[in-house]
Amino acid sequence: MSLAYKIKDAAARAIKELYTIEFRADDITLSETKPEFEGDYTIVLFTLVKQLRKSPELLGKEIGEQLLRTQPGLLTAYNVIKGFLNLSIADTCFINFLRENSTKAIIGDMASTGKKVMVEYSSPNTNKPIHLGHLRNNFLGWSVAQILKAAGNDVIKTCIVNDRGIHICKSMIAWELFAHGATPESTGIKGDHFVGEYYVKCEGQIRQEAAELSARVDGGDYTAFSDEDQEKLRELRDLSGSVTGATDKDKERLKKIEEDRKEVIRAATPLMKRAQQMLVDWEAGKPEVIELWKKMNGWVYEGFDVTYKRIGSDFDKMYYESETYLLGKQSVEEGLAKGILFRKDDGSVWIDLTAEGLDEKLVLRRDGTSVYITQDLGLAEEKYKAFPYDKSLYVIADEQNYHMKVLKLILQKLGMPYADGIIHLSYGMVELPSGRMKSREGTVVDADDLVNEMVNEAAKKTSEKSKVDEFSEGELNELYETIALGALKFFLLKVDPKKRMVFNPEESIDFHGFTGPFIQYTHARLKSILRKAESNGQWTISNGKLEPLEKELLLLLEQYKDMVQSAAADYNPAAIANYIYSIAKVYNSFYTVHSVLKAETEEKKQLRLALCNLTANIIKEGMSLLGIKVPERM
RNA sequence: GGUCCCGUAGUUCAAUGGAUAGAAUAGAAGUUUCCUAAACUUUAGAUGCAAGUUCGAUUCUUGCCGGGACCA
Repeated sequence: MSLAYKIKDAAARAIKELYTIEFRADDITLSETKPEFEGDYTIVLFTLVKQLRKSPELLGKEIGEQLLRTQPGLLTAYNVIKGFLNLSIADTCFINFLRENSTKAIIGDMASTGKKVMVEYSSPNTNKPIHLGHLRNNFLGWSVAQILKAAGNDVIKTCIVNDRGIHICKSMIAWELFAHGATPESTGIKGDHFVGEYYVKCEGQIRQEAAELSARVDGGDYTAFSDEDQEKLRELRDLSGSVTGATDKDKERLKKIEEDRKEVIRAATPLMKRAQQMLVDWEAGKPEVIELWKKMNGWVYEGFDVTYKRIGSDFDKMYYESETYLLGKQSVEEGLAKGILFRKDDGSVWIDLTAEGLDEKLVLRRDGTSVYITQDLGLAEEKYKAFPYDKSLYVIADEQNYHMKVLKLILQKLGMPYADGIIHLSYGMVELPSGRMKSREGTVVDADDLVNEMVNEAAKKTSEKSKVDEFSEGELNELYETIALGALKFFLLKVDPKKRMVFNPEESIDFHGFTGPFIQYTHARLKSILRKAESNGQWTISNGKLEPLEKELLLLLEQYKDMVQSAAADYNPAAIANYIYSIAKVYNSFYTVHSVLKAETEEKKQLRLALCNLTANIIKEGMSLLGIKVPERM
């Protein structure tokens, strides 16, 4: 039981005894005492004032006295200021905590919750390499899974690969047209980048063809279009002529018309038509198309493997859209039978979510083909069959909030037993100072490039500092990777997942202050002391008065398990990141004020060595929950 | 048109309805015969606006302003 909980529990019992009312530990508002006041933990009394009709000062005094009487081993003093009851914890409590944990390799040995949790994350497309946005997703997903594991859950990590569809066909078409048999091997380009380049080439070609078509349309030549499209284009032309463009609303309407027009023209370009035909051929299982598809996806996977390995992403089970895209139609049939879904006159199937404050949502097209939500219904079923979970997390950007809400609602309406366990771990997009990353404008920050850049930076910084002269080249390279990825992961994880964040390529690569390398450096310092102490890892810890900074550090360290629990409950790695940072910060202050190896007495040296060991262990373990390694020296 | 999210130091981020709103960075001034200065210390600087609920609001409610996402 944590100290914080012990205090809450004792306070609740004290209140029960004093005032003979029902009171639970969770009803106590407890916080750390602000540094300007005497004490360690503070009970906020205002909440009790109304209920008990006593002044906060009197309540504080009565509860404080009662607590001192009943908890002599836990508390040594109290004071009441305004409505706050400040409590001082006995040094021996911290020393006992240190004694019990200083030599453990693993601090977080939480009891099993017996709960099964599935975490789906990463979910790449096979037509482009991984970028900065994916990195936030990967780091978050991996870390949340790790935190949930640490909190005692049975966790399985999954990934759904978007390996089919029109975008893949674009890469394939472009490769056929422009590659002349080139391969990643023959060009020396990483597979995912290689395939991505052909996707870009295809888009470029389509744009060019669209521009030519557009010019012909402007000149009144509609011959490239089907009758239906011709009619639509003329309609759009008439529509735009009727809008003046004077007001903001009008401008928006014009923009929309222009987009619709572009879309019609794009779809009519020869290359787009070829891609569409290829998709049809793929679905029909045409052998040469399937073979090309397999070959190119294979290149992409080779590239992904390298990146995933480097950034530390891994999965227990992979799902491929090519295998799941036909699923879900059965769920639609069931929904129709149950009267939850309805069929419109044109044959398309919908669900009415207006009662839930949403719209009507299409779940099956009139030609009977799936939309995204259809396959997601099917995949949810598949996942539950494979791993009957209590909770299923989807780590997906917040632009999909609506989609995920609808998915959960439909499954709930269908009465699926797993529906309530579906949780959308929605995270904000990573933006650049100039705004959202756009592949069309070439502002996407590539993951491989970014990691390489950071490794170079880490190498530069390390050679300046140079505490690792005896390292071999291999050890050095490993250290650079550790520091670079530590900086990157910490940067992306320290922010509340729900919030959007800004990544400034120039400024965000920082190794000072609230960063991963700061914490790694602190760990290396700790380890340096422990090496020099040449101890056997066993220390004799005697009772005595703690220095304020020792106490402050122990107070934080003691909260470790509570922090993991609450980070798990909130699915929030940022809580761990902030917590570990505060430990490193306090430790560094302690480090400059007090010497460990040259402590005033042998007793203090022993205690401080144990404290160093515990601090190092918790930093290491906490950082491992974020997927960040900490070096022994740097 | 509808739904949802976000506005905190110059900048990037914190703050279960609780005390004088914390950090980092950029700025200013310092610390190294002593365990790793990627560190430490000092200093200056912020809750978009207006109401409401409350003993107490960055947090909850409403309106406005500004930014973003999604649905049709």
